[in-house]
Amino acid sequence: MVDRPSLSKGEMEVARLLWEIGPATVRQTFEALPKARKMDFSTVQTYLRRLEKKGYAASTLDGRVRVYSARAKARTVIRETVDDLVQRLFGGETFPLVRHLVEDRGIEAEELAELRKLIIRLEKEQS
Amino acid sequence: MVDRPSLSKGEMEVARLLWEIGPATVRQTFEALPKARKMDFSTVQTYLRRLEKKGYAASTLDGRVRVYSARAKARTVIRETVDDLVQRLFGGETFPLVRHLVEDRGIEAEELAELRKLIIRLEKEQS
DNA sequence: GATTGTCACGTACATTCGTACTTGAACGCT
DNA sequence: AGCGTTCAAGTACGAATGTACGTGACAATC
Repeated sequence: MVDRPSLSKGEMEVARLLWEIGPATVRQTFEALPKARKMDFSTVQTYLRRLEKKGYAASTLDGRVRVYSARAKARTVIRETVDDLVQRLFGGETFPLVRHLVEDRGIEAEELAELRKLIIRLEKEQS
Repeated sequence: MVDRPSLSKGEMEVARLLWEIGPATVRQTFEALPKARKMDFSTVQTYLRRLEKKGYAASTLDGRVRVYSARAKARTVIRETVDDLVQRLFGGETFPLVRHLVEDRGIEAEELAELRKLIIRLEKEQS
């Protein structure tokens, strides 16, 4: 629909936080960063600003603090991003990526079981 | 191991071609591009050059033609790239991405079946 | 009311990216 | 021998990216 410039890696990280913690100030977003991820407050601020400029977020001033909220749904962005990756790295084929994920990288037994159920359900639905 | 700068989107596309068609000249790589993908010959050349500079490819002159070959295994690069994506877009959790792939985007019945078998096999292996 | 901390906002700046043109050598055809 | 074709190699260049600093307004504390 809305054709937005795609997200850069850094912007993605911040967008994810926004989805996770809902509308948030720069500081809140900053504090939601994984502890291991050292990123300056003002860098987060810049990413949020850029997210807004690109149409992925909106913001309003609440008193003197700016509050950002996501404008694009996580789902949509994930879809677009993954589409792009699949295109470039797998020539458009989804399956090899799925295979890589379940095969080449440890997936927990529980998750495997869940995945199996999911697949079986989908197979039934397709019939 | 070898710590390389990560691949940009364009570089990825070209790297994929190299893996697919094996050692190849610029022209061969250029010709391996999906028809829909309009990219100048010299752009491909630039990407190959950059791939080499980043350590993902090597090249030798064969007569007066340069032949590029992949230096990094597809597997490895895929792993690194996907790791990064999972980190940034899913906070490090793999499963949501798998779910997105099988659920939110049409997967063929055949592939579903194959995937089911794969999972069942993995579950057995995990004993 | 002077000091200290917190923000928004603008600006900065080197690097990487996407994309391609230019130049000059070598090759093949006429 | 002259001409078009094909490369390698260098260069170009604006846009995006990652990362952050400076300034000035407002707020809280002493």
